[in-house]
Amino acid sequence: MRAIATEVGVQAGALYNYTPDKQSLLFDLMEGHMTELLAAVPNKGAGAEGRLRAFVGFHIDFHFTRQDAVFISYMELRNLTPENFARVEALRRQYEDRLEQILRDGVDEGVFAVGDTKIATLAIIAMLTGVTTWFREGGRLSLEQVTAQYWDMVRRAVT
Amino acid sequence: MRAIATEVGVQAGALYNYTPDKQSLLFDLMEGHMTELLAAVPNKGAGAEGRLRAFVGFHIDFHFTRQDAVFISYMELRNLTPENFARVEALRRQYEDRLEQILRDGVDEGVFAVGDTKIATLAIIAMLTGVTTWFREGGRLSLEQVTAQYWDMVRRAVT
DNA sequence: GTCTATACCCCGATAGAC
DNA sequence: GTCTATCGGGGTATAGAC
Repeated sequence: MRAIATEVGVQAGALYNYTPDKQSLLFDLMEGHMTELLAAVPNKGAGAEGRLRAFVGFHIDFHFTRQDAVFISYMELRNLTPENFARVEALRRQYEDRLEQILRDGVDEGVFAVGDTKIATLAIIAMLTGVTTWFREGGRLSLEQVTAQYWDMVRRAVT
Repeated sequence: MRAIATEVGVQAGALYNYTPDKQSLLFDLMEGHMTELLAAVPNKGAGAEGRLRAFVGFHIDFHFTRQDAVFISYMELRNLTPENFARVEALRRQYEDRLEQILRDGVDEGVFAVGDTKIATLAIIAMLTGVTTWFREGGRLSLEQVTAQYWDMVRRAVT
């Protein structure tokens, strides 16, 4: 709280005019992040493969442009009350379900071949989110090039 | 430190007969973990594909049986001094290089097709390590079944 | 080697003046 | 709405008796 106060140029006590406590601040941040994510995730496209491609591009871009929120959401997750934790987890599961539905549809269409769609979902999300931990602009490759290779690997992994 | 002391049945002050401070304790734990990892990672096998398969199985098993160390290593990484952080990171990079060498060899052999081997390395490790965050024994699938599907996805992603 | 006691610091949060 | 001052609690680490 003191760090936030310094950052915005007030004293620590003054923050409590805007939030009842740190827990609420943390929860509002995470819930807002997840709500934005769910509102922005694409769900249209030509066929399961097109939708998966859109999902991969979206996930990398969204998380890269919000690295701070992603980092905080992960590191502070265990500081939430059990109720708040459960609410954030429920939103996260909703997001996973979006990807799993694409995979299921692809299997039904006969264009994808995955053993268990839930495992494939978690594997893909872990792989994509990992980009935020090492990618920095100005490096050897552009985010577009990185995204292209990730899409290529994801496509082959489920095709 | 108080939690550790309670766990082992002594008072907090008594721990300082075994470690000069918390920083050393943290660093020794992480360095030990990484050294074990590097000592245990398999490097032999029939061809790049066989070596990759062995790597996948090893990585999942090693990290699953050491979930606590993996969790601490990640959460406490930023509490290391810059020097200790750099040393742990160097070990981590050595481990990544083991996987990347397998991918490079596979490309040379003509059995793998990946754009950038470094990106593929990071993608695969992120995907595999993710298993530790959700897998619990007694669930719908055994660790062997999960490992089999991950290997299938990894194989297809790079083939 | 372990204990009790405590120093010192940082944290979240509150009280009350302005 | 913001300030200063402070409370209560937790943290790491140390001192000194046994």
